[in-house]
Amino acid sequence: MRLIHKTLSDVNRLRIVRRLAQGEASVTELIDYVGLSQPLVSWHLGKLRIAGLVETRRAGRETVTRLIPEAWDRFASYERRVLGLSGTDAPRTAAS
Amino acid sequence: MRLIHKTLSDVNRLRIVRRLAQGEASVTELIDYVGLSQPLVSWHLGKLRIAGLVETRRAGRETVTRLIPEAWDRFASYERRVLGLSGTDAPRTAAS
DNA sequence: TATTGATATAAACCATTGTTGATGCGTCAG
DNA sequence: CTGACGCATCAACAATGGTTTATATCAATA
Repeated sequence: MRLIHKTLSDVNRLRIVRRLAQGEASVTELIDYVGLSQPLVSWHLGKLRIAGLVETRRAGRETVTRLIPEAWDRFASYERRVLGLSGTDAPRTAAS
Repeated sequence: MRLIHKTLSDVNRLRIVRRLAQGEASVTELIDYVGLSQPLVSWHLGKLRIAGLVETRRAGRETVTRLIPEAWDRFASYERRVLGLSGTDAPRTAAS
């Protein structure tokens, strides 16, 4: 899980994710959206891929990327479980 | 929010948080738990404090740290909202 | 097949950040 | 007041990670 936090700790990667959150996109589209160089976007996508947060599909000459719902779900429930992130309940502040 | 991810992107800090998730603790207790040097634990706690994830109370000679529930709640709902993290629902994979 | 468009990979560089060791400061016991 | 305990801060160093530039790959098209 630390890998996920680590991956999401970069501004540009977060912007890419926010874009992907509203639908899959090609690398070129992401470049236009975030205004970064092509190699840089490609590099960030690599990081997101390694973290298992996105997956890639080949469509003609372009590579389309999209978020992997299950991964985000697992991440969310991990945080609720281990870190005690609420959602609705909140144990945490234990007695001495 | 990126600051929070950034703060949680370190292994040792995550271990500290997991310990705090089951109840507040003094710096010494945390040192024993994570097995790091005193200055290092102190430094990591500083980071967590700056991120607004924990707060500190003085008890005699020692400093007791605990998680701030509200901060974690805000963090959780941000992720659900902006990143589309489920919890139950899952939009994301939008139509073209 | 040669060419162009779309993306990935590699090397070199620079900026951040984690780690350590030394030191300073507040608090309690003698 | 003095010494010991608990913790924070600072300077120096090491490691990690993001950025750029150049180059390679792969698919479509002429």
